[in-house]
Amino acid sequence: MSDGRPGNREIADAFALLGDLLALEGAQRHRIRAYHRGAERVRDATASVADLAVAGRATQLPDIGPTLQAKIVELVETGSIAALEAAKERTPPGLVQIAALPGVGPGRAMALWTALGAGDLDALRAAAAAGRLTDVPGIGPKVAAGIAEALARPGADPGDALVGAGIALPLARAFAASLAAHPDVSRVEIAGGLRRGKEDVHDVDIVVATTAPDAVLAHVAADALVDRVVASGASTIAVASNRGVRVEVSTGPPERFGDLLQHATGSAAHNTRLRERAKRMGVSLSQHGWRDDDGEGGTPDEDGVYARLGLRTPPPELREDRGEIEWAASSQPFPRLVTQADLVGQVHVHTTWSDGTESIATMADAARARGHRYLGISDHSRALTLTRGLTPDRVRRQWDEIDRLNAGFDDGFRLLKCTEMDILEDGGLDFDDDLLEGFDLVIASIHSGLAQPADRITARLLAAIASPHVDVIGHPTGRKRPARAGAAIDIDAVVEAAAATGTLLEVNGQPPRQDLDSAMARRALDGGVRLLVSSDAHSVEALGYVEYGIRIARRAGATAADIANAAPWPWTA
DNA sequence: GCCGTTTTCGGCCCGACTGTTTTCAGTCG
Repeated sequence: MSDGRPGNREIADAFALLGDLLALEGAQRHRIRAYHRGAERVRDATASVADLAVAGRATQLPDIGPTLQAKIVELVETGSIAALEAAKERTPPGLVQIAALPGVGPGRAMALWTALGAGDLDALRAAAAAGRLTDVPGIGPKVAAGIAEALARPGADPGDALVGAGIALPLARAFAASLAAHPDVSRVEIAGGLRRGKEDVHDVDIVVATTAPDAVLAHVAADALVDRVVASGASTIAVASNRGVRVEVSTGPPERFGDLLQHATGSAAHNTRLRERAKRMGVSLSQHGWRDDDGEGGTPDEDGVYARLGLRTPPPELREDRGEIEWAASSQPFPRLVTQADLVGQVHVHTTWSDGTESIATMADAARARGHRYLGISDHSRALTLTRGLTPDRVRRQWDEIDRLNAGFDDGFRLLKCTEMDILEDGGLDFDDDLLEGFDLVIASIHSGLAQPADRITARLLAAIASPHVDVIGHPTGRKRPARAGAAIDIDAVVEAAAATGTLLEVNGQPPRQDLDSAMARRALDGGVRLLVSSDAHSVEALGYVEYGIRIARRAGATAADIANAAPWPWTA
């Protein structure tokens, strides 16, 4: 990160806002999209786009042309973008929040402004309380009620609630199982963001192959998991589940299931690129199949959709319009992303020695039953008294128990002496070097002082990485949702240091953590850092949380070679 | 505003659904 220049997020936010304001003004929609695409491209970039722009090289990024580059340079040199400031003068920026309300949008937001003078959420709230919303042309009682409801909800992002994969995925599987049991259903797949491995999603998308959509949709509406029907049509239904999560089920004929699955998997940006490419080839593409001058058709399997366009099928986790379509068109095959089956063992689990619920022997049996060849026992260290963290004395007694148990395994399975050692508030380590020497593997994690400023947290991580005894940084940002957002650590500095020392960064699969997330994990891999995929299990069942870690690793583009515990023990550096 | 199997201009993905209309605009994904 360079000296005081605007960061990628600041640039992206500016372009996104300018796009939103232009949309309110009714500007040409392709111009609006150009700003929004540019914003996303900058947001995704790993290098400083401000630096690139000053060097005249930002236009090498897709979607960044001379105009956007000039505006980035202007932001660097003057601290603002004149076109954005002018747009803010013409159109109240508060309208952007109004346009983001569910069922509103740029058109209705502008109508509310011109008819009622409601330029921000507070003004809109007053107008709603006065019953004036239906005075606006194009707004009837239903839309007015929807707006009033959204305004009454507490929280800053009405209608934009995210749900973690730890909740959404089991729910999706329950719906999918119920659908699979229906006699008129021949295939069911979970699609959408969940299929793409996202750690948080807005809703659950499920696609179904059937020749009797009416019966299937009625079955969904009557499901015990359903609270109410939100929307329904001839081929799709959207329901609110009793967990509060929106679930959307789309149906299509079996012979065109591939088209439906591809469409519903997305992402929206990926699909748009794909259809633009198709159109250049003279093919119109939709969830129903393809159409060209000679006729129309469809494909039962997703591969057929891509093959028709001369493309390899990208792994769903990579379908985010980050260059995967160009990759799919090249001679270079996609990597084989890591799977759960690649994991040879786990090294971050807890037992009754600290705050786990099972003995070492029970966890070992469960790990062997999962096919693991090793299990690292990593109970907490002494500073974490709340979890009965181990003193050096208890550590040595735990080692004795591990030695005894290891002597009893006749199949080559091995328990490893590990620790999840606290990084103290001053950046010091909770155990002395001579004790650390005796562990097979040391995970260093932050559990206290999480309210410190991000640069202090980052400094503590860097201090731990610098220790020759620390092998892994555990759950690097410390997030544990919904209670705690992660620290805004300087991930670039952490990655650089970890790469220099060969320290691993953990992808903690425990659903409230999912830490690192996929964006940071991608940066780690780009920076030459390998990852540890963990369950952080405190019980037998929780060993399965590695699944969520694997999802994140895949979304980051990781192969088995990038994952430390996809290799047998002992690991080679 | 960006970009190229349409290559420096003329295009720019596609459809479902809802509510407000009275044939369609707006929103959403």
